[in-house]
Amino acid sequence: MLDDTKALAGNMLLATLSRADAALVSPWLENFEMILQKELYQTHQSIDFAYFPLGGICSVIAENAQGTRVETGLIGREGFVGIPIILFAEKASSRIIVQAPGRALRMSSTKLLEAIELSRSFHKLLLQFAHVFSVQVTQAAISNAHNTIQQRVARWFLMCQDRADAREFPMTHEFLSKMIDVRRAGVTDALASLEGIYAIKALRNRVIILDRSILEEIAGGSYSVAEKEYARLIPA
Amino acid sequence: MLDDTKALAGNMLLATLSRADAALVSPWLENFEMILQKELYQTHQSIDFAYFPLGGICSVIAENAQGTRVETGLIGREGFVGIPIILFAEKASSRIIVQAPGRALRMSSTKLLEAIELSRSFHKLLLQFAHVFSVQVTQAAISNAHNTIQQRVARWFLMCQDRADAREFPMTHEFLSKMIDVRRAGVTDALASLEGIYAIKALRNRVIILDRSILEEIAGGSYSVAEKEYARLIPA
DNA sequence: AAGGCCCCGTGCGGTTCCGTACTCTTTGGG
DNA sequence: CCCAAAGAGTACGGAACCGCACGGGGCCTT
Repeated sequence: MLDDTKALAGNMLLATLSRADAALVSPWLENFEMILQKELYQTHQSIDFAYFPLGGICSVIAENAQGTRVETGLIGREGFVGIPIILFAEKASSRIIVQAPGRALRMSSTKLLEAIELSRSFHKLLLQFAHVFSVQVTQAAISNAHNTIQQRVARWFLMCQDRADAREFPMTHEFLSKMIDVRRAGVTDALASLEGIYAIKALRNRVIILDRSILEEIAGGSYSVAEKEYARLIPA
Repeated sequence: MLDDTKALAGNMLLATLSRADAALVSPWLENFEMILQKELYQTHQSIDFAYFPLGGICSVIAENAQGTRVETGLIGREGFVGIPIILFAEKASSRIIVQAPGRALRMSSTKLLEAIELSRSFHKLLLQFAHVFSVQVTQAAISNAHNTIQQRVARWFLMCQDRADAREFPMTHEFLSKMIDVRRAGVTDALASLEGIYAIKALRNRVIILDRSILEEIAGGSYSVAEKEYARLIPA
């Protein structure tokens, strides 16, 4: 339970709420520590909570019937984790893990359903984010079909940095290779090549972004589409 | 305007409506002929109508900032075209073209927005379909990242046949190559190989599905996930 | 009947990425 | 301080696709 409405401002969706909506959801939100590697949702499992990150990054990882996994999106404090709830899907269709730790506000699924029942404006806001996220997944689909590993890595770094609010963040080659579903050695090569043109600095367990503009150039057209859609729909 | 509510039964979403919801939307629906190649939505353009197909197939084609295009999903009479409307996104994020002609019922965006305002159960149904479609896009993203052309073609045939209600449907190699964003010759090879194991018969301008079970085996795990999600959420 | 256009089969060199696997470095725990 | 484990660089043969290109065959129009 949160009596201090100012805490809402840490999440960019909650920050846009009207006074009435803020008063509605505030009592139902509680603090939650998103610990690294924590699995927020499991595929096909029922969903207990929605999470509104105040920091950190969540990886949305899809799985097919054979267990092949690919990351389809990232969610940070610009959004929320729990889209299937507001689409009345009841169960998670993707795995969601904490990729970078941080704090979040969370609300039980039942309270969230109650909230969107009581406030159409709140429901609308969350649905608009669901739309933006679907654009993100769509762009991932294009990128996976058409881009090289180097391009996909560049896109991933850009999206990651947008949510990390830092030039540097932790990451292993092994982890990234699982996210984009390629060989670990493929990631090593791509990183070495990006480092060669001074776009990044690759260190053990972490990466430093040196030049975003180079990354944007390399990423091709699959970065920025979802970002523009967010800017169009969600007030700053 | 449709006075005959029986026409609703041709679309599997409308068919599930309660008496009250059917009475609500019926007056706002009108007949529409989906002509081959017709562009229902254009990327970034505002949306005038939602379409509830009674037959035929619509291709959802995403585009990135550089104009690279990939098909991310198919919609037939099991669903509807107009997800961005009910997510309050106002504009189309993908191009949608009629891949196989058929009839549809359509409703203006403003009327649809009014309808979901008046009936929560109607909104819920459409949102559930939006969820299923997002699963479809997600599975496309996995398939694009991980599967061979042959596997992706097999998946496409299965999804196409589900909506075509026929063993045979028209298609050129060129068209399919643009849908999955590969070389035209790559499609030719994949088809020849699928024909060699008697899964399909490839003819000029059309294909005949001979053995679905072979296709399902080849498609890997990316077919059936969205289909199961549909069956779980939308009553038959 | 002829000409032209679309559809499709085929070929070739080149690139990307895969599977596998070995080595070396760095790090944290006993 | 040493050792096991994890992270990261490197290598190699093979598979999948690419871009490009040529040619043959079916189909429609004039």
